[in-house]
Amino acid sequence: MSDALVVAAGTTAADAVAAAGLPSNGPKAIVVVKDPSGRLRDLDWAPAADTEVEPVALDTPDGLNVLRHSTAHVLAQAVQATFPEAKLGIGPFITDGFYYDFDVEKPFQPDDLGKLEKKMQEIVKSGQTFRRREYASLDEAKAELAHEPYKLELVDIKGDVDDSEVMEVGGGELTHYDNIDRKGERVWGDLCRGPHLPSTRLIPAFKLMRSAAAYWRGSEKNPQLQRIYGTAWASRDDLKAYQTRLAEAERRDHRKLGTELDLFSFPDEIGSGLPVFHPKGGVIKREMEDYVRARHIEEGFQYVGTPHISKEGLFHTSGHLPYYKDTMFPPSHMEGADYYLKAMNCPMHNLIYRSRGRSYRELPLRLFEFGSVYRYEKSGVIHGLTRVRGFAQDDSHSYVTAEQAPGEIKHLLNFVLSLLRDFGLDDFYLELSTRDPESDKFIGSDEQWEIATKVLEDVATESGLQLVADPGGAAFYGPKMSVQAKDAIGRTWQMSTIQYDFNQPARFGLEYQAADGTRQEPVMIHSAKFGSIERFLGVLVEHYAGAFPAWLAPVQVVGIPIRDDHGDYLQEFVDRLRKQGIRAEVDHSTDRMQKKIRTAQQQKIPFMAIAGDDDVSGGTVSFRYRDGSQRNNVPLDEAIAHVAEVVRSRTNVGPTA
RNA sequence: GCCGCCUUAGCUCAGUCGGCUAGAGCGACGCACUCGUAAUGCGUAGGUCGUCGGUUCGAUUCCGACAGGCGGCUCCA
Repeated sequence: MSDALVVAAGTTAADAVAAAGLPSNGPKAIVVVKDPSGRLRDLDWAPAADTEVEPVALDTPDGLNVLRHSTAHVLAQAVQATFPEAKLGIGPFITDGFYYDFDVEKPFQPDDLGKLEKKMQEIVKSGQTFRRREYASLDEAKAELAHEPYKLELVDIKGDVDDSEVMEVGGGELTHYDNIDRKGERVWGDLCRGPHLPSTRLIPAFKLMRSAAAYWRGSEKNPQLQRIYGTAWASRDDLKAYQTRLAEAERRDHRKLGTELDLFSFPDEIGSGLPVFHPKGGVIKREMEDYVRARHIEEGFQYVGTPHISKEGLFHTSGHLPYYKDTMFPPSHMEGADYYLKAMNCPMHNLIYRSRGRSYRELPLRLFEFGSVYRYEKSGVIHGLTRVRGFAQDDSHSYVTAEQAPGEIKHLLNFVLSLLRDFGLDDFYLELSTRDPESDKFIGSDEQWEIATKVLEDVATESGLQLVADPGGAAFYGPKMSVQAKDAIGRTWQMSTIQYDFNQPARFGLEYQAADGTRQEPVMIHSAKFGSIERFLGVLVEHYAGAFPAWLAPVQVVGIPIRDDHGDYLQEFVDRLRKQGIRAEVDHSTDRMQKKIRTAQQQKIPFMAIAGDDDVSGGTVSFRYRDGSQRNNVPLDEAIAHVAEVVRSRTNVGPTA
């Protein structure tokens, strides 16, 4: 497809594609061409001069985007055929699919999607062509779109639209796409910058996924439209593969696995977004915390502790009140003071710093704790362990001189990455969140922001990792660098954050005595490695699909006697493992051996140690690993050493035979 | 917070077009079985059908509010 193609003046791209004998059907069909400026053009585009173009096939990333956007048009046509009063919003392609927003009297019901799909099938089969038409003037466009208020708004704000999701307008001209049926009649049309497939017939496989409300142009202040999400693929097999991928993600859902593996729950009686950890989830959480605490201490952090509530003055000093008052739990009044549950740990760490005079010799001073924080997240955003109202941050604050800041940030980034790798995540990119100069949410001077942003950016660039900009995403007190980690099935999660803070040291009057005897203000660097223990645990459940590495597994070894009377033998083996700190138990239930294996398999226990007459008489056990592989008749000493070694090594793969 | 959908046993789910003792599988418990790599058989217990209110002779079923969940949107220091 990279072979260049020349469209002769006065002929269409389709002519050139046909002359070159390129496919016009199936997943390799050429659906648009890319002109020398990189712009995608419809096949009926006819340049004024000879133009070299690149043909774009349906199954390429560009081709799929065109397919998905054209499918969105088919959806919109189906909706307006079924609900004539529906007004059109926008309908872009997105990752793996598309959506289209509609203003309708009544929100779509689940069975509406089935009806709309059927209608769409008819449109696809009828082989409508998409025909581009340019408006001569703004007035002409407005006249034609008089009955589409949202489109009119887009025409009016055309100049300001800077959003890749708004496909309607853009580029130099204002264009419209008509759908023409086989008889040459115009059956539908939409304001759109294109491009589109030559025909609806080229839509091989699509599915409507769900409907949901969405604010017009993404603002809470605007009315809500009804959005329909769909997916479209270059072949039925690709669609099937996509559905399999979704099923795989569902299989890994930590909320489901949390119940199945008895790790945690969210009792209604406690409240939304407030998890409790059951013994097995507690084991994983404790292992994580123990390891992370030990690593922090190795890296020069000092472990501290702070209370969960504070008088409000502290949060005024820090600047969190009133900025974030509505995301903090309301205060309780006691003895004339208002106490808030803490939503962040930094103010308390500042007080530890300030508890006595500090010397430049102490810097960098690094304070760390698992700090419990409570945030009143809006009810609609709570999601399993990844978005909760009470959680423990693995929160640290480094107090450094301005000169030390770049080195400290580099140190923190390396530390963060190594910790994530220790837990089996090793595919990262960085995001740099900067302030939005338009917003009044951010405090501090332009110069301060500039310096801080530059420091983070330099370290990020130096790391060699991919860096993505996130304008406007900074904390109110300073810019933020975050590590995004990809899990086993390619989803990205925001984990660690490193933030440069020039605000709080001043607000708290933090200082240190410099070598020259003067008092100087330190810079404060916030960092959280996992963001929150709860979220990270949730991510790990999904990453490993519940099959935790041996060092994290709640139960590491289960002994399975072949007959009941082999239980005592295995109990002795398990007792020896326990003395080595291994979490081992014997399944003494009355189930048959096969059933015990099934149970252990479902609990995703890394080691099954099976013993029957042969093993008892030979002084051995037989391992069955989680992946079904086996190692039979292993002498007890060797078996214990083997388990201990796998656990101690903290390997994140296997075990296997 | 907004929109839609949902809430029946520990879990997953049937069911009740408003009416008599609300069902199943898994799990739990008991009994029998004693078995070499993913479900032995039989039996028992377990539900004020999310909560509160309304309509009705009668509500798990219809209506409303609230709580919780799910999918999005917005948000995520």
